[in-house]
Amino acid sequence: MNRTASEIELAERLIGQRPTLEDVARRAEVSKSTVSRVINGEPRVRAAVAERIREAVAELGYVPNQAARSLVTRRNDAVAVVVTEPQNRLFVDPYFDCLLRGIRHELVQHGAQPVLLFIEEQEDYPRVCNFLGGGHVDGALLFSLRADDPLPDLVEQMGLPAVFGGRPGPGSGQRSDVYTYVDADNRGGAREAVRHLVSLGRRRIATITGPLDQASAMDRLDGYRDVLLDTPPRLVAEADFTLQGGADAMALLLDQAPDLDAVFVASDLMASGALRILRERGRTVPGDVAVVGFDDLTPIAEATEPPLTTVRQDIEGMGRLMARLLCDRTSHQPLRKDGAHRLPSVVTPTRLVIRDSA
Amino acid sequence: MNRTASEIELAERLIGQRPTLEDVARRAEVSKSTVSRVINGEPRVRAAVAERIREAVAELGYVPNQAARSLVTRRNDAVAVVVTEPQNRLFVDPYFDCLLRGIRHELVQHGAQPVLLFIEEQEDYPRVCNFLGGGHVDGALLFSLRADDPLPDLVEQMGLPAVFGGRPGPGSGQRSDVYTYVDADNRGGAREAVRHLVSLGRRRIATITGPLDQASAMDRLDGYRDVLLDTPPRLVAEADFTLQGGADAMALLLDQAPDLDAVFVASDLMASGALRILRERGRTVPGDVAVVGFDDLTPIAEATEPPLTTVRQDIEGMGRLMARLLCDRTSHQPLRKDGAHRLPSVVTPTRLVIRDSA
DNA sequence: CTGAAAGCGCTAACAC
DNA sequence: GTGTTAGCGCTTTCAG
Repeated sequence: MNRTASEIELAERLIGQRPTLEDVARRAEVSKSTVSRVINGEPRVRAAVAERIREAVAELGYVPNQAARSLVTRRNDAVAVVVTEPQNRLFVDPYFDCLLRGIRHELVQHGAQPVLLFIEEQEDYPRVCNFLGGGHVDGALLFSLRADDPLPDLVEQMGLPAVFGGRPGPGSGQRSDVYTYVDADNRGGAREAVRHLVSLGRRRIATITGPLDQASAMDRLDGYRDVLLDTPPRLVAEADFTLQGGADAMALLLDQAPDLDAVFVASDLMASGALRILRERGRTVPGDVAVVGFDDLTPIAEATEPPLTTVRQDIEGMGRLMARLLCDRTSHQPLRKDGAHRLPSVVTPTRLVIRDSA
Repeated sequence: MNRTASEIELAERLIGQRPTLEDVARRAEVSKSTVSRVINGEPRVRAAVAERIREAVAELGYVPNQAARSLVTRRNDAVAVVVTEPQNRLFVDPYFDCLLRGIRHELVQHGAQPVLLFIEEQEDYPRVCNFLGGGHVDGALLFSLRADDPLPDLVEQMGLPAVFGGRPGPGSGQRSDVYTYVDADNRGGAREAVRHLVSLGRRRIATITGPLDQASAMDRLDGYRDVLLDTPPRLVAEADFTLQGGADAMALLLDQAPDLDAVFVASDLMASGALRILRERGRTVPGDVAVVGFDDLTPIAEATEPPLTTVRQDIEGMGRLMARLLCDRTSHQPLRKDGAHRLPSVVTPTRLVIRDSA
């Protein structure tokens, strides 16, 4: 005996459960397999039947249970984007906006849902790892890793396919070959920036770095030092990639080395902070002090006064690339712990964009 | 015959699969049930056995498969935070930073992993809905909904517990009682702001609104109108809650009504844009034009020149409250479609904070 | 205290 | 084309 639509719906209401494949099958008077086929877009189902099933799905408001599905398919068309960063930096830095735009664009093209996870404190690691390892996602994109971050190892150990944004690990680059990452040519870009300053006849070239436990920050400093051997420590100030940090560092540099005539700043956001201080202290740019940034985040670099000469890296493109690498890695085969499917890392070029600040 | 550790690990390497409960059980020479008990922290397991199991877990690098678990428990200790917003707004507005801080804080306290999802285009809805309905999360927190947003209905229809940030639906407030939401007293706050302006003796009070298809924007405009009946249209400019939008709207207002002597701006971010234009046009604040904002985002409101008089809403607290409401709703019972477990909505008070701009 | 067995909702051979 | 069957990895009665 077939139950009528209203009877079924009534029953559901009472039980308070979401409809399952079986409910849909019963309602459309077919088997679960056939429903499954329709849901997954397999072609060989009679049109009339398919239609009946689609109706049933709509009427019941059926949504497939991904947990059950992924239990058998080992896929769930979602990838995690993990950012290890105090949130307040994330939400104020257009860098991430750009990066995420690229990632999102590519991921949805592959039919994957991006899910964003934050790690802010030490206690977050176990929870996030459980999520990552729990089979919610097919892979992970990871960012802003500090030298001592446990995440790369944890993720690799779980066998979860991952691509890193920026070379993980300490600046010196050991271990790097173990992971797949996408990074800009930070060192080369920094060299170009500093050489430009030198070619302008600047002699006392200072630098504001990012947090030196991050590879990108270290690499940019290395590039600076490649050109300027034996830089006195008072020309180097470490900051934190924030606007305020850049401002503070600039103030410090001005105190330590009042005679500086140029500064290479490791990010545009910090550079805009530095410009503010220079202005406050009555130094003209580029007259008294030439300034070069890093990133070429157009909304910042073009809006500063004067517009910023900076090292361009294609952030959005890097995001897209990361996503593509990950999708390549996940869609191929069941992953193997031995890393046989590891993809090569990519270092993307940078380019000096000359505006008015240097 | 028991396989040795290295044999097992070797096998895993070859098969390339993550270890399961069964693997752990075999290694610890107990049954799956017992392992499960230890994993879930049930007390009645002999200490020695528990210890052996924990060792096996560690050695194998076992992480429970959440998909399998949630299939039976109907829980997965994760909740979605869904933001319907062009990303570039999100990542530049400290409002979300604040909100998410509150949410995060409360959620992790309840042992739930927050996962962030963005909706930027129409095409994102089906994918996000599948994720939400797919059993990845126990509930959802939803934001920035436009009047015609299909999400509230979709989510409600899936029977997924949800709490909304800001009253969903059109400004007039129909349907509102169907959903659980947390909102500030936008209308009351706006009234207070405008009354303050009036009490200062201002006569031509303009307003810059948010997108009027959002309830919060509409409510603030309603509050403005409550005090200033029959405002001429040229004193009202609609913007989009961005800094640039606020600036543009201010310019427009100055063109339309050069004699204005005050402006109530529906967000601090927009207010800071408006202040920039006023300065550029040579109007003093509060001398020529008094300005009141909305939000009291301290980093903005205190940094403007002059510091901003504004309507304070406890954004972080609202985030916390939303999370708490959701957790209350999910942790109680298996949810029922008929809404028997719906929790009441909450409207939190606002308060005028007087600084220098009015 | 511990184990055996029955599914959770779905897909994937394999029959028909 | 469509149905049947056997699990995916886990929790959870229910025995012992």
